[in-house]
Amino acid sequence: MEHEPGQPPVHDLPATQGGAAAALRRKPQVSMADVAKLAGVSSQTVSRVSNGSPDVIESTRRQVIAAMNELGYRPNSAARALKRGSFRTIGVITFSLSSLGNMRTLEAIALNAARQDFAITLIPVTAPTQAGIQGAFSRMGELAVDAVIAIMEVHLLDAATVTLPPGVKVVVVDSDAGEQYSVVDTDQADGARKAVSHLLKLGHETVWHVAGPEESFAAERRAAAWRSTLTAAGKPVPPVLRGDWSADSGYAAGLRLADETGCTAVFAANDHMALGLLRAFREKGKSVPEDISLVGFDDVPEASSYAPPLTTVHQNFADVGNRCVDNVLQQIRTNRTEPGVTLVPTELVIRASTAAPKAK
Amino acid sequence: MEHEPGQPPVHDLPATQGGAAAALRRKPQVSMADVAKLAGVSSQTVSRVSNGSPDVIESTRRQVIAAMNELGYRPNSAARALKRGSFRTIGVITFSLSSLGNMRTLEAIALNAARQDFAITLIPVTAPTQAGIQGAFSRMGELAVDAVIAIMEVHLLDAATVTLPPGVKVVVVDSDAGEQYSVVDTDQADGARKAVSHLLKLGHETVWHVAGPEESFAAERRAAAWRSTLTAAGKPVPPVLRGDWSADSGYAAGLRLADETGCTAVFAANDHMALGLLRAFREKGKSVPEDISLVGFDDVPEASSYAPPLTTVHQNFADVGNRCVDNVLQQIRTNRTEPGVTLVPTELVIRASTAAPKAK
DNA sequence: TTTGTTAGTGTTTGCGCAAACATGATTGGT
DNA sequence: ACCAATCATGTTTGCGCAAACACTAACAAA
Repeated sequence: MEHEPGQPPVHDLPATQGGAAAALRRKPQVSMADVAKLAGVSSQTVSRVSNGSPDVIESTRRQVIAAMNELGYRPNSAARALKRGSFRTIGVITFSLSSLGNMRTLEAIALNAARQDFAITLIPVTAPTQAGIQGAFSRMGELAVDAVIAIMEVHLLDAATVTLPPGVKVVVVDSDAGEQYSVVDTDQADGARKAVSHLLKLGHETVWHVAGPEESFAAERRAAAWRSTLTAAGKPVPPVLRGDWSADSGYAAGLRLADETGCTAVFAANDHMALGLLRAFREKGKSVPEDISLVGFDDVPEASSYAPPLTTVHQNFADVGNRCVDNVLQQIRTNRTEPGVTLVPTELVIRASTAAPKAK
Repeated sequence: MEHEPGQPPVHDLPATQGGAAAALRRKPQVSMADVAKLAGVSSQTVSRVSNGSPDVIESTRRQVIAAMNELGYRPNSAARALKRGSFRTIGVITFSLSSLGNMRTLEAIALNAARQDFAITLIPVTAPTQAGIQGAFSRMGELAVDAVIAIMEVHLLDAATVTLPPGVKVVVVDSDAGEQYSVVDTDQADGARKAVSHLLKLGHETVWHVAGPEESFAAERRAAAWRSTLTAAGKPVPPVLRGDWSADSGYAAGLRLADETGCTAVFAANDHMALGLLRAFREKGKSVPEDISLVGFDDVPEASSYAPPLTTVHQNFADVGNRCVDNVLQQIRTNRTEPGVTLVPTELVIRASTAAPKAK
């Protein structure tokens, strides 16, 4: 990473008896000086070994490593950070963890970061306001993170677009942060287009839409793409029904939709709402896909067990997370921000909830 | 927290123009000395103000705060940590984030920690082995976290029970770490008992069980409680079917169960498998709850939209997370580990997937 | 030989903060 | 008016590490 291709850094000293424990016990911090004394070298040499500097002669290196192991030495990252101004830490700011997408993304971020030996510091923002974000970034500053990944799926209550502190290495997920930032997101528009086109191709007159909540960027984009696909195909655009991502809200929408004569195809903005729709249709005696075709979005693992198995748009959250980390690491390496949008493609998964409409 | 009840610490300096940005920009670190110079006091006084020490006279305090704001000063946590040996950070070790429960728990942990002004450092462990855990703890040591919350829902591959570095402030979630550790978990046994009792009370001869994977502690405990409840009631104990938490595995189990004559009640170890069972029963022409009653576990938000709405055992993940943080903070405050088990109660949510068996 | 040159190592210094101690200014009791 | 106690503030120090620089030995080139 930041050192020449010499010896690899000694991050993985073989753990001695209770080495990890010693590392966490606060009192007897083993410092470089202790190691240096035992190894009979200067502390600077210990530093060099611990950072994988190439110009330490092999015999010395071995001595130092032996001493490290004997003492259970672990570099203290506080001191390291104080000196270098960097913690090898990526801050993640998020509004909510409870959505499938966010948690999958976070998991990928954590895994990928760990692979590159970066830690993740998590800061939840409770209020979706500029002040809330400012506060989170401020906290990140104190924690001396090297960069920030902001997962911001909802509109701010008090600002039209997201304004982030300038000059910060940051990647924004799933937002309309704007061109000056680095943005990674699922290609929502393309996914929605695929869903709607699929239904249209089956022969449906038009496609109804149960959208996610207004404050969600993803919901907004899916709805926009649904509308434009319909328009481009010269089809009428039915009114939008709005849910809040929950199955219950999908159920409510489904109850209304079932009474809508001429509604033969529905695109739900996510799978959970689609599940609610399925339930409503069932209760109303509408069968899927005979009477109504339904497409979801997300491809949650259970979608194939719905009744019927749900045709849906697969999102690759892991890919989103990985690209975030790659991007941020790139910025850290080159030490400059890199505006630009990365769109992660989606995939239509056709199962049993869609079919051609019944002949009239 | 660690200071006397004097003035509150000035953690929330009102953000000046781009204050957050300055905090993240690495170059012009504003230090206490700068503030001190501007305010015309010593840096120690700045330190006192920033830590809410009670013995700073009001006028001086105001001056210092004004200077802080003017310069956009943010305390540097690296230096702070180096001095104090503490980062106000809680490490969270987890095997997998992708389960609903872990994620919910993590969210609660993050929120609660943030409330107490602690940050969360996340370290995913890829291999469920002693070495993997050792490595994670080691890393935590380097990062100078104040305590660790370990979410370990699966058995280690290479050790019978979890052995953690001694003397570390740690809370274990969902594991059999043993009496010497602080453990917080959902009361799995009680939840399973509630599910089985409910079915028995409805008049079923016995209850079949679709268990989670063998390596899961939760699965093991639910299965054990299922068995003991059956035995205590003098009912026969059918063979256990085993899934892997996924709806697909539930589907596979359901296909087999549907052919099992005399099977009128099933307890699935989680809701997703129950969903798969539902699908299998439907395909096999068995109706729920008329032919077979089904109870799940977890109470995922969509459970009420399943076909039929699922009777299930509600887990309070938020509570688990909160208790973890409270416990760990307590340990930090008193500076000693506190072994003991905290069980978070569950609740049976009766919906439409259970009924009395048909009269023969 | 002298003079680089390089490779390996040691020494000094300071990052930003706060504990420990020192100091000076005020107050109150007698 | 004196001393002691109290309060508000300043000074010194060192946490553990690594950058910058200094030094030495060994050896090559002139």
